[in-house]
Amino acid sequence: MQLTCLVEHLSRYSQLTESEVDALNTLASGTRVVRRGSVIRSEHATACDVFVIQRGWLFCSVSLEDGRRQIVSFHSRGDLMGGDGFGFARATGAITALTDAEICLIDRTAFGQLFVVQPRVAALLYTMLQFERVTLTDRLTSLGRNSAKGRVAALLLWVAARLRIVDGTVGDSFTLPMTQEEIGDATGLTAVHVNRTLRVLEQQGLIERTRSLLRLVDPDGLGRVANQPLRREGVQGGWLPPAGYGEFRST
Amino acid sequence: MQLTCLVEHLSRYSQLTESEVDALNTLASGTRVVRRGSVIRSEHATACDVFVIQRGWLFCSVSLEDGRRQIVSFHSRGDLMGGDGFGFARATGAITALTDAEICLIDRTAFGQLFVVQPRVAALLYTMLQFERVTLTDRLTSLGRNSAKGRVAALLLWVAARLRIVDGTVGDSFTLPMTQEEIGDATGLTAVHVNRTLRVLEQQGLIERTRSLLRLVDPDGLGRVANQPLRREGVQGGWLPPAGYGEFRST
DNA sequence: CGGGCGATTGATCGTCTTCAACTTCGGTGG
DNA sequence: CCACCGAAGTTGAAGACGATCAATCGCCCG
Repeated sequence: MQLTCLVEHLSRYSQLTESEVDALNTLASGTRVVRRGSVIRSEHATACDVFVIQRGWLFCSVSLEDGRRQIVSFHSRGDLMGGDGFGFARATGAITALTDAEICLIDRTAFGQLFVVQPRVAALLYTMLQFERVTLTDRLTSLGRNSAKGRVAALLLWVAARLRIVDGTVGDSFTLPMTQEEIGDATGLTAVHVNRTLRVLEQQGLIERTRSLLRLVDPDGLGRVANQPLRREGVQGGWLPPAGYGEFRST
Repeated sequence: MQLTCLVEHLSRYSQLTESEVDALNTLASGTRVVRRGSVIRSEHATACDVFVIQRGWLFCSVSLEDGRRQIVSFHSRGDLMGGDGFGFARATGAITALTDAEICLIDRTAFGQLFVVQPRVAALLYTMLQFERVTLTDRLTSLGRNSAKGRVAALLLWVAARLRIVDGTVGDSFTLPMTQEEIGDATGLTAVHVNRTLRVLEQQGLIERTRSLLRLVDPDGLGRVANQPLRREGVQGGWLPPAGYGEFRST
């Protein structure tokens, strides 16, 4: 079975050897298609497979007693999800399909074996998790210190950047995969206020909206409003162990 | 050289073999003592060692153009810091000493080799990073959906829990390691409002303050205000690779 | 054509910020 | 030993920003 979505993702950061690709492919244990809105893993599920997104968008959210929720992260092609299951008996949040999507399930034990067989890939996965952690710190900063305008602008820019990683041809116009309510749940605002904020951004000539299409008219200005640090991800030399160990060991 | 702080920390989650402990000890490349307020790594440093906290508290923060800042995380004994250096050429935030502290420096290359030599330890480190990620999502939820009261209560409870992990004898009374301004920077509030919020919590009989000592009078009530999910960390069986591989391989 | 979800708009209210002054505490030097 | 100093904590008043409640519109889909 193939696990092209993960192979493709890791390859962005370091060229993989043939044996590393083979090892990654052995992880796949099936695929699953999900419809927009369907809950892939409920918030207090007691066990769940790890999986990689093949196509579409998912989000991870936490619910409060009063019914409100916080969307903690959005994910798309190549993202590894469900990793909290390694360290918690219960899920730490719900995983829901933001759009129709397809996921590749991963065998948990095989994932553990990967650390033995392909230490360099394990180190890459560790680095990917660092990326995710930093994304969270940036969103935390946005929620803690930014106005509504800044928070929404940061989210729009983040989505654009994420779309471009998967598909290099994406320009400044694209369809936002989330509703205004979902933007609100992610930015800690109400749907009503997200609406007003988008309007303000539009009136200031920063964005344009036609139907469901969004255009970033002035990305730089938007960036100034978003107040987010620019980060350039890239595995740093001098820490990844050398490739090739996997050749000599069997699972 | 010894790296007891990290060994002790990992041992909380899984018994380490002798060879695993040895491998961890080879990571240490020196210690450093820092005074309260000193910046261990500036925000845009271009390279920095990884290190483990031996004693005291540190925090990680991001600054905005206008001079305000967001404290992204607090750390104490056993925490591995500087891991963003694996995936970013520039630091993703400043690391500052909250109290006088002592840190153990770790050799970067040796850390990478650890993935080869001790895959099970690498998997443990991966799990620790998952813990850290989940801590961030919980703080994100707190900032996004909680009132000032809830945010401050959550922080107080988190500090208490963290103190107890390191020192099991800590009860409901302890000295808060951070100032009200620092609490504000962490919760996305102003120092002024943190002050009023603490007063409210006190008037409602949830906490007591005498000098710099804080007492959690009603931890359950505080928990209800904090609105945070209870999480029980613990490495899940069935994913860690077996111990012992390190015996047969040299660095 | 009807139903429903998502988007939109207005009015009012509450929370938190801002600015400014003042106090308390711990430390340091005369 | 006391005077002074700076950092942290405390308090008040006014105002901004976003929440809340409620109503309406528009569009997609069955």
